[in-house]
Amino acid sequence: MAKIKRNTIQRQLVIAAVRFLADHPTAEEVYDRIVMEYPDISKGTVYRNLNSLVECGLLGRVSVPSGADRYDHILSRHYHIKCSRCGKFMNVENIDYIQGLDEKVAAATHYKMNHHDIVFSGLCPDCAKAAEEEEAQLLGDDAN
Amino acid sequence: MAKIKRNTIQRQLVIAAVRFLADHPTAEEVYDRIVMEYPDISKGTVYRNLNSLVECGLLGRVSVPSGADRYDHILSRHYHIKCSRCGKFMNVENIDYIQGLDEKVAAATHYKMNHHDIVFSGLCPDCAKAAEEEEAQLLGDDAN
DNA sequence: ATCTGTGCAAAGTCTTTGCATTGCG
DNA sequence: CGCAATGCAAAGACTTTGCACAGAT
Repeated sequence: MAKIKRNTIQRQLVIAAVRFLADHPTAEEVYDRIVMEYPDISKGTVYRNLNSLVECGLLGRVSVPSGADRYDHILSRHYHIKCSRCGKFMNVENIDYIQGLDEKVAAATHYKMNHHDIVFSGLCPDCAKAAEEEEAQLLGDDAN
Repeated sequence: MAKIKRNTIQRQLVIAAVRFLADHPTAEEVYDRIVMEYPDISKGTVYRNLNSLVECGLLGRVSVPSGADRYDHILSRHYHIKCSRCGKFMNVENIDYIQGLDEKVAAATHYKMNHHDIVFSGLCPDCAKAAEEEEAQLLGDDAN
């Protein structure tokens, strides 16, 4: 049923790189990392392997609003948060996957549910501080 | 503070098109619709207006995994579901915005929360049926 | 020996941008 | 009038793909 996957060096390097980088690398970041030790790899191969590994469940893919997809070596379901100012992207710890949601939505939509993704959006502590300072600045001006 | 926005014909057409199309049109779909009655509009202008309208809160933007952004004339927060087979994208009715979540995440992450988006993924009724039939087919074969 | 995977580069999709010009306020 | 917005086309960011060849099974 599932196609046979050959265990190439490139495939192993891609898995290793995503695990090493840990923090949701993009395809570009994975490529950059692998090139260090295996300069001949091509970007196309990285993309092909990432897709293949996601398809067979060895990696997770996270779609990031206004940005490149990111790849995750953590396979357990979890949520993510993106800073709307600097773009920093990280896991949300402490919030477990909401189990009942999929069932509720299945009942409401008659879809055969697979899963759901939540991306939280807000200002990271640094950016929140910076934004406050900016605002203080503006209030000081008489400009509109 | 907020920049002055001129009330151009193009801007009005973009708002009107998103409202008319209603079902989360992409920028391309908005453009195609407007071209019918105003052939001189350029795609760049459509993108610029969509961005500007989202920024000033007159439209909502929905980031779709593996697909173009979609624009929403409904401003109240709601969730979306995408069929993982045919790509159909729609609102999830009957599930209200989960109010407490943002506060919980704020406490866990120390971010200044803005909002969250949930995209559900599953098979729409048609695709679920089609997928079942395919599977039956495969079981009938002796192929691996 | 077979046939998937690779490297390379070209192309595809979606979106933004530089610049001369238009037209709203 | 002045400056934001437009039209156009070029370019940018991200990803896929066609083709000939290499290498895993």
